[in-house]
Amino acid sequence: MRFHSPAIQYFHAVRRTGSIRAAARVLNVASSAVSRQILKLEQEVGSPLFERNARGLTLTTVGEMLARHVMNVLQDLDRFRSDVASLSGAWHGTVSIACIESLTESVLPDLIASHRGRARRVNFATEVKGSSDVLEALSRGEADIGIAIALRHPPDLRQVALKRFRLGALVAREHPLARRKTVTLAQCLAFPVIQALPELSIYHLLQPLIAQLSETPEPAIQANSIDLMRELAARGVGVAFQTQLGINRLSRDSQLVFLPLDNAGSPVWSDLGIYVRAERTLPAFIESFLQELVRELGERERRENAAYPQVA
Amino acid sequence: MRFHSPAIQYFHAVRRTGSIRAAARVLNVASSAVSRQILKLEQEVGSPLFERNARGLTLTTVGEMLARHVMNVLQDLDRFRSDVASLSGAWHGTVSIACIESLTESVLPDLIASHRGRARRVNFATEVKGSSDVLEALSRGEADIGIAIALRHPPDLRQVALKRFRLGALVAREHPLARRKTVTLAQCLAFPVIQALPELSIYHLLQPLIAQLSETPEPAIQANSIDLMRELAARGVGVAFQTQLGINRLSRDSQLVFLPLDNAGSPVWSDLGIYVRAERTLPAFIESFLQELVRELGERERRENAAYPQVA
DNA sequence: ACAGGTTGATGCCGTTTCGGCAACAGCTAT
DNA sequence: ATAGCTGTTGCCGAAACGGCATCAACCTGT
Repeated sequence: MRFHSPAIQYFHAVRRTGSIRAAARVLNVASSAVSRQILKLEQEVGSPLFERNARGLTLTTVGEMLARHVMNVLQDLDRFRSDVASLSGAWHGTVSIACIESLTESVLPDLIASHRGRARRVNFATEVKGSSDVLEALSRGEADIGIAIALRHPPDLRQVALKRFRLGALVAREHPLARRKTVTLAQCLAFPVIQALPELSIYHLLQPLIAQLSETPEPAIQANSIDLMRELAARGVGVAFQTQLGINRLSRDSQLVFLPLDNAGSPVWSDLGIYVRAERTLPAFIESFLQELVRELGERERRENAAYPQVA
Repeated sequence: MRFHSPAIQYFHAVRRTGSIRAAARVLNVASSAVSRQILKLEQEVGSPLFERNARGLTLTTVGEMLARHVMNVLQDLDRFRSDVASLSGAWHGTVSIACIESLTESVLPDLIASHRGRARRVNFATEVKGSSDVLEALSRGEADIGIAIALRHPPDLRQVALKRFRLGALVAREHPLARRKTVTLAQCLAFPVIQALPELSIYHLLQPLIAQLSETPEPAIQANSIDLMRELAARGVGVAFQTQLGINRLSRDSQLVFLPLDNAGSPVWSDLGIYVRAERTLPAFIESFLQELVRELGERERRENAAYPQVA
């Protein structure tokens, strides 16, 4: 089913690979064919689309505009194909998800397992990244759905939902803080803490608050893995910080205790955003999963914030 | 600048004209070429796109899906072209507007004149239709912006804004009702009324209210032109009904008086919606005008509803 | 019922476009 | 300097496209 001019597809491949010869290898055609199609495109647009560096090609401003158009075309073609297929009763395809680590413990595996129980021919491709990388992958068309900390997002992305979860401290059951209902940052800093590295969004959430305090935290352990931080906390090494997302199940049968964090009497929130490309209509089977994801995250938000009601 | 496969463009022309030969005439090619491209498309999709009637072609379900995709592609291509052009400082193009008659007296001419004062190379194509025809023209890609009575709109359209204007009675200055501040429907029906025909949205707004009344209105005059109704009312022929939109200026130096309508103590609203195709990103120069349109309508809504404050 | 006008589809053929091969110039890193 | 990469360009065969004439099927008006 090849509707569109080869120029479109070749351009797309060149943009992704950053090289004409590499694109030709991917496309199983001669590099000369790719080169000519690009030249033809540039002639028709009336402006160069790539800057020819010695080591490959980089998009020009006009090239980026065309890249946006081509991505819109190809993604909408995918949707059309999926629509036609589902007309024949074939509900299948691959949902590509880019998300931050917080989701991997419980939310995402639960949802995917449940969804595949009902729609066995829908496949999933997941990739865990930092928040900004999630948004970039989405912009580049390398993922269908992105879940990231809700900071400013580029205008080519659409925030489908915004859910806020309470940030808290994670300590071992035997930890002196474990008997409290809530903790303040200052109380935590009296003990060894497991600091998140700047790659993790937790760093950017806590850093401003720490800066407000007079005392500097005792440098204990730094890590860039939420999983590792959790396991360290369970072993009593120190106090870790993260959202409650996905701790529910773990804290029951493990050594971990989650303590909601209070700062100046009010909770510390971590805002989670669900994103898709703005200029795109999702295939039905992706849209369906997206709705479930939004619903489930909303459910968790409600449940977890009810478990730890806000202090007045 | 012809990026896309001829099949795409031919299909689009055939869909619009409803005939292969007519499409060929428009495209300045032989009908055989068009026929073959359509057949090729159908072979690649694996399903017929048109039903061959003796008098032309009609889209099948799959054909409509492809039509949606093709429209997305071509409209996005337009946007890309416009983006590239405005990069060279050339801010031009044509804004195609489909709207109902209420806007023609003041809102639309004012806005277009003002906009062209600032951007002289932006052209306009306006078409006045009934509400449902406005939405249809938009769905078919024959207009960029649609303004219609806000009823249920098809899912392929997006309601950019919703503004409500008060419905009222229009009478000549010498009319017995002219001295009142507001009127009820029952009071109006005591006089000869100028009834809107079902093609006008006013009919559908008033009919349910009239049905609630015990008395049936005295059949006086029926019309399907807002302009005509207004002129008739000015000549004292009867009571006309319409929104205040565009009466402001007229009522000053003419024989017309606008009386807000009250029904069971509450105003009667006419909801005006501004629509665009949902699966589309507008060219910058259209988006710019759209924002002005929304702002201006919001301004009028505020001003007019302030002039006739709601009765308690 | 019949003729005249439609409609879309097809076979034939010249033109255009596309793609593969090989060679080229330019650059980088070893 | 050599080796390896880049994108570009002639040359040529293959595939796709478009135009012309023709065909069968259908509607319409007489």
